[in-house]
Amino acid sequence: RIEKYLNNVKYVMSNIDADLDMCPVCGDTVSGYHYGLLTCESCKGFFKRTVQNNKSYTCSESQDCRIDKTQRKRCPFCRFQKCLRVGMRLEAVRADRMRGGRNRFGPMYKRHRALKQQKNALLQSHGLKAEYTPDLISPPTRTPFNFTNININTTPSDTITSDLHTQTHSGYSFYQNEPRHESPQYYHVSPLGALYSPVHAMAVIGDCSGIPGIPQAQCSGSFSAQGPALPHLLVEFLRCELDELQVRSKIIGRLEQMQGEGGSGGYGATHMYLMVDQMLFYIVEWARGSVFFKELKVSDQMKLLHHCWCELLVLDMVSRQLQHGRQGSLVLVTGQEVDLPALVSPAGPLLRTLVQKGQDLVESFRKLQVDRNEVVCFKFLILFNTDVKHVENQSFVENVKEQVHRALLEYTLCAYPQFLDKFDKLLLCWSDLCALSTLAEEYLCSKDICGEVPCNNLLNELLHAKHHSM
DNA sequence: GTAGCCTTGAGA
DNA sequence: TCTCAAGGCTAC
Repeated sequence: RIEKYLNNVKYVMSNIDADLDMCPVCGDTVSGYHYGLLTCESCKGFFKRTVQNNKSYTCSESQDCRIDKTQRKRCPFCRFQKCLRVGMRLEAVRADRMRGGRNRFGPMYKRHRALKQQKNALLQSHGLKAEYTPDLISPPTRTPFNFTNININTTPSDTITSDLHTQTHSGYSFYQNEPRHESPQYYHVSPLGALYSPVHAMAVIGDCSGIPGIPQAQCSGSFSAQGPALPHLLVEFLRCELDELQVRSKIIGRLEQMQGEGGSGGYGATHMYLMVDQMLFYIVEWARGSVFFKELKVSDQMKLLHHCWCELLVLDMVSRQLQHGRQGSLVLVTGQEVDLPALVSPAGPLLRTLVQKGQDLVESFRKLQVDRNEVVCFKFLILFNTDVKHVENQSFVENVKEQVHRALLEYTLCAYPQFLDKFDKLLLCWSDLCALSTLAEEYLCSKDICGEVPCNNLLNELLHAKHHSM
């Protein structure tokens, strides 16, 4: 009886939880999970009718009509586009119209519920209110959405998918790699099906991907323009950031000065090492002025910096490529762009690997839509590394690391509710970053041993400090 | 055509 | 047995 009572409570709570949500399409009350995400009853019905009957709509305006509860009937074209954009799944509409039962979204819904509860508990524990501003997610872009301008990397299973208006009853099983006869239910699939396939769409709530540089935070979820701001700690971290343009102009000035002094001519390897040295100078300056870090004893500060300078350097490079970089080129702190093939072709195997792995990491970051706030958290996670030995105030470092973890988790859950596992994936990226940093340090050490790294500078000192401590 | 309520049925 | 996300029905 107790178990039944608890189950009832759980059921009622989950309904209350759903009731508190608003449909990401029109803002009406959510009635449950429908076709991949929490929506209202009317959008569920609308989506079903559209897909089942191969409806084709046109928009009399400019294909960016506002869709809310009162106006959702006005433009079915824009309503359907919004359904797709927020993540409703064409594949979840059954081509065989079989009733009842379950589909493979079940575990996803379950996982989403659990994470939602976790998120709410986390927000409550931080005194934040989980609020939802549904129509802020629409439209994420003014670009008209159509079937032809989507560039998808097709997978083998996509090759038999088809256009919604021609072959929606292709009979292709949603259960990938299963022949039709093995599955009791068949699903509508179109090229969009691939776009919203489990591979691409962790989306169970609104999607603001596609707006470069603008996180979901500014579109929907718990952090709205008016709602609770970023986690307090993150705001503190952002305050510690150095002004990028100022740093750039100072570094350019310093390099020009050194060039004038005859220290380095042109833009060869020496120039690069001097630039790295300058980057390190500002990394140290950032750390020394940063919250928490400045509270540590200088000896502890040095130990932490000696351990992580290269990771911070790599993160700085990667985040710059993320922000300004283009395919096939490397953007330097000075704003100059270096052609990667030209850089790599005369290079040795170590530098080639380094460049390749760097590009891979940038790509991973890009795919994950890593934003500036997450990079800032990363910097503190790197700085407060609990693996560093002989730190006097170890408990302080551990405590800060834990706080940064929490802030990052809180931020990703609230700013990117459609990427519920973003935090985990960020941590995986972090380990890739550490591996890349090890490689970079190895490269710099080899160059230092060859005498290519200019002496008496910070880069030199940090390279030596690491060696001496080992 | 819309949307609220009903029925169904696989899976927990 | 219960749950809940599918499809169905029907008043509007």
